[in-house]
Amino acid sequence: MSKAKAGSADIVSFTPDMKAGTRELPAHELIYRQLRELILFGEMRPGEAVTIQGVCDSLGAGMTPVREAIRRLTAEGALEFMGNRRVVVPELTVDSVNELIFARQAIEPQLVVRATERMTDEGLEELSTIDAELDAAIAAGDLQSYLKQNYRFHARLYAMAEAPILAAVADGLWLRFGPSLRVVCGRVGTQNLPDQHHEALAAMRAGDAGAAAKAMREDVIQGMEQVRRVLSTQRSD
Amino acid sequence: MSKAKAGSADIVSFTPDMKAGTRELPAHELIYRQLRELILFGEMRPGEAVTIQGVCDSLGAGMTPVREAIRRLTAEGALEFMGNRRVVVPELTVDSVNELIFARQAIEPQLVVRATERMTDEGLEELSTIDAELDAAIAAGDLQSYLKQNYRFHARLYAMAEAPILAAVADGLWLRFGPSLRVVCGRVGTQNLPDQHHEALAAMRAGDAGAAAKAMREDVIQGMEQVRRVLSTQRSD
DNA sequence: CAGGGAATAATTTGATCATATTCTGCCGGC
DNA sequence: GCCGGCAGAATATGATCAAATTATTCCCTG
Repeated sequence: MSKAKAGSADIVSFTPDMKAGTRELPAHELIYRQLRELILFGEMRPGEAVTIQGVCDSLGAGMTPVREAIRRLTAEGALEFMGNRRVVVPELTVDSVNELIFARQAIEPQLVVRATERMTDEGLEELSTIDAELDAAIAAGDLQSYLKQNYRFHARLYAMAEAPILAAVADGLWLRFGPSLRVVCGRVGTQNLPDQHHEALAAMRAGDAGAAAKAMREDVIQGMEQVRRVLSTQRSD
Repeated sequence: MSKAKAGSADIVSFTPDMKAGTRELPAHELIYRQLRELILFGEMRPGEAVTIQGVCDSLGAGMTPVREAIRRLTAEGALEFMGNRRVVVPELTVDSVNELIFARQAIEPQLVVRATERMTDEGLEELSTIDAELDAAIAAGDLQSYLKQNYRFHARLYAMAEAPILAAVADGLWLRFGPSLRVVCGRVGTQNLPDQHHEALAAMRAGDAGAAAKAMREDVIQGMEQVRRVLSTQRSD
């Protein structure tokens, strides 16, 4: 059975001590998360082509895990499968934004209602912490941090709703507009961003699920409207 | 910037017959579709374990395409990744059904509204044809055909809405309850299944988007309520 | 004689497979 | 009853083949 496959058989002996602790997550999972973050926080521009071998090089990974990660991201809508075998970061159109507005305002308030019903003191504290960091990012004009904290705020809220399917849907929607958020925010400036998080937090603290849902709905709509506004003034070059 | 060197469908002066006609899809795409159908129409039971090598054997494919297909389906929620590297067809819980009810009744009426606004005569005819086959399947008690035609009806409708994101979300939801539909229908019998498709078709024919949406909403709710009823009486596990 | 278009050649990239390696769960021996 | 080997399955790599895009060159036309 053993082949006379000459060559690369000896590089394998490079095993420091990975056996002990670092072996927690499979490689494709790590690649997936890294790529997801890159996409979500706008480090890959909309329209940019994503090649398998390019990712292999830049992340220093094998081909199979990268393939799986890309496949997974395309299934989630974070990447788009353009015709032949070209994969790109999707560019938002006005139509897409309209769909996203509808879907988000339909789903997310419900998640907030459920999260409010299940809210704990620790949860409130965690959300407040994130929101404080978000405010700090806005004050500092730190776009990168703003995007991350804003996402974290919503993601934590989804998780607290204990509705895995709805949370997955909402999360998937986020992946679709994440890449363009950076472009939009860069154009609008962090100062003018909507932030209904304080209202939502106050309502959740008071246990008023309806008010929390309303605040979140407005946060969503305002944010997405801003995206739509930028997109519709930005003629395709 | 120019979006297309794409297209130009027919520069086939050389390679006359092979290239133009049979568009050979990549293997992983084929595997994905086959697996998706198997899951969607209940040919894999909820709770059943899906092993890579098992799929390799049963579909006679290599390992890499199967891996990608499975990864994609897990990303869509059609398969579930259970802790260890075990992948199973998810079993619906009452909580999941409640989430699905909410999500579907939030999304699908909007798709129907959009489809109605864009409806053409050919579209109406196509939907009527599918619905007739659906009725025939119900009359014949052909569960397999019922499931397929029912899905086709909805899927075609989604496509006509020209809302790719909403359609993708709705399609993803369908994948989550598809496997359990067969179990439920097997228990309830095809006769008692809800069918608001006639009302929806009539409303679409009349161009009454609101009425069409209402009919679809009732179809969705009735169907999912039936699933919930069966699940909540089925305590045996 | 020069410029443009098309066909071909070459490089780049994607798809698939065979194979090695690791991990998990199980079974038998002590 | 516990520990260690064994088998099966999944992860991951590299090689290899096919397809496509790009670039170059040649020929035709103005």
